[in-house]
Amino acid sequence: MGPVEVLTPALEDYLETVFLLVERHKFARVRDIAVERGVKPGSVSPAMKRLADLGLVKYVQREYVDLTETGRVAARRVLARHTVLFRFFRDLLKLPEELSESEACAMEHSLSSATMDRMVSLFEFLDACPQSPDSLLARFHQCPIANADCEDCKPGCEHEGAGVEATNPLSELAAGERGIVVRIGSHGAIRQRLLNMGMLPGTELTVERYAPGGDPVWIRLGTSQVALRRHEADALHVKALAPEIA
Amino acid sequence: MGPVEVLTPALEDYLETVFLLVERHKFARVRDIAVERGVKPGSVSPAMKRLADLGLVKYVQREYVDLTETGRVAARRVLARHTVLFRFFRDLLKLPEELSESEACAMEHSLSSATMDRMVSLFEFLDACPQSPDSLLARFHQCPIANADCEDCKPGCEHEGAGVEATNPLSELAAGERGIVVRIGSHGAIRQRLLNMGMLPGTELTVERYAPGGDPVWIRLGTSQVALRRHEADALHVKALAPEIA
DNA sequence: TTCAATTGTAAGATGTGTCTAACATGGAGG
DNA sequence: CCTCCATGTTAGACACATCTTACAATTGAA
Ligand SMILES: [Mn+2]
Ligand SMILES: [Mn+2]
Ligand SMILES: [Mn+2]
Ligand SMILES: [Mn+2]
Repeated sequence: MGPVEVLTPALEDYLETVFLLVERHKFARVRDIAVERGVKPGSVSPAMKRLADLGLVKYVQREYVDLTETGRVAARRVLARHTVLFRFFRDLLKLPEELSESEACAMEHSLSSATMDRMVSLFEFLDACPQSPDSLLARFHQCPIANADCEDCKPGCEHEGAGVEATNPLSELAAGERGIVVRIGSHGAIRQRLLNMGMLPGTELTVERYAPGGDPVWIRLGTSQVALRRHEADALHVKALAPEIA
Repeated sequence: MGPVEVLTPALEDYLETVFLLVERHKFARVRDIAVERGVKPGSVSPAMKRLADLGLVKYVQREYVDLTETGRVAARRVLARHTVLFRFFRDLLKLPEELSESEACAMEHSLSSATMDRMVSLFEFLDACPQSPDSLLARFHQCPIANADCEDCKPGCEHEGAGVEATNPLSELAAGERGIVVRIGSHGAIRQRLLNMGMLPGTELTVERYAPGGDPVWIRLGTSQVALRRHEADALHVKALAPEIA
């Protein structure tokens, strides 16, 4: 097909950069755009030419770049998406500023209107809901289950003994038994590894067999099999399920 | 630089597809991969060749494609990211299944380990926290503030009169006054438009001036200016701020 | 066994986004 | 007036991801 599409991610980023530069100074120069985007000036010229062809910027070669009205609208949309994601990462998930920035800027290009809408609704709800008065997020941010540092005693969260009722470490399941992942009681590398293998809360698994001594234990996830070390299997909190009715 | 990089998004998607096909049948064929990815077979061959060069798949031309052990690990990682995002969109934000799928598959490629980790923590917290026993999400999903349908009466949420104390529609601000966006009391197209202009909760703005009759009202956001129609300005709930100390 | 349909590969083209290196332009200083 | 330097532009190269179209291999019916 022809170029029926919207802007490419790269062009959206250029547009965003131009918008911010025009806000800061009164115009944007090729040099500054290049610096801002971490790219060589030779890459910027043709990009500006394409944006100009699309009617989004006014590009006077060798002089300056400015946004058209259409361009300003498009840029604001990109920036709004960027901002929603950034706040979600930084303020809700409490990720570092830098990471939040870069990840927002990578994802903004595929964020649909509907999704942005719902994310904003979530913010509005968390702000407004009187039944979790300013505390829900605080509780999340202090919850020992959800935070690596301070393994035990954060005030304001009493999970221990509450949701943990039916939960065992995976290694308490016998060979052949099934379970559903409830949470990963571990942080850092072990957690990473478990998550990357697909051990997400809600995932169903079957214990295939234990090696003698119980150290490697083989787990079936769907049709494929993975091997867990003992300390990984201990970190994995599961709820036992009735045996499979195959 | 050389190819120090990780997999490109397209290759990750191919890998994911191969993984799923191998799970379903016992192997993957070029044809099926092409169908699954919505791409022509002629595009698949070279991609498989590249994955084979990277040691991620075993590719016997004209016969079948299978994953190597390294490939399986990489594929599971992609899939785990996909799944976390998918559940966030579908189960937490309550977006339609289809949208959740496609958006997850677009974003998975730039989801960092740290971010996935924190998203899973959020799930774990919401599941486990005894102080919001299974009800926080339910409250979000029923909250009239956060939902278009049923504008008024959802039981279990009493926002009216609670967080709304210091909030006015934007159109009650006089020219020159400043405010901070608290929420957008509107749904559908109007909301979309306001969000796309950058009117997110927390955004600071200044009322520049009203047209005679008050219909278009000009708002300053940072250094740039936008015009709002009356019904848009009415939908925008703001908290008045002290006048700017410029 | 023979041959048509199915499946896959090769080669060439297009578009995007980047780089580098060579070249152009326009002051500011001499 | 001339020359240098900062800034920009061009052109050529490369990598990726896709498409088409032409050709090859396999398979399963007739
Ligand atoms: Mn971006
Ligand atoms: Mn951005
Ligand atoms: Mn994907
Ligand atoms: Mn995916």
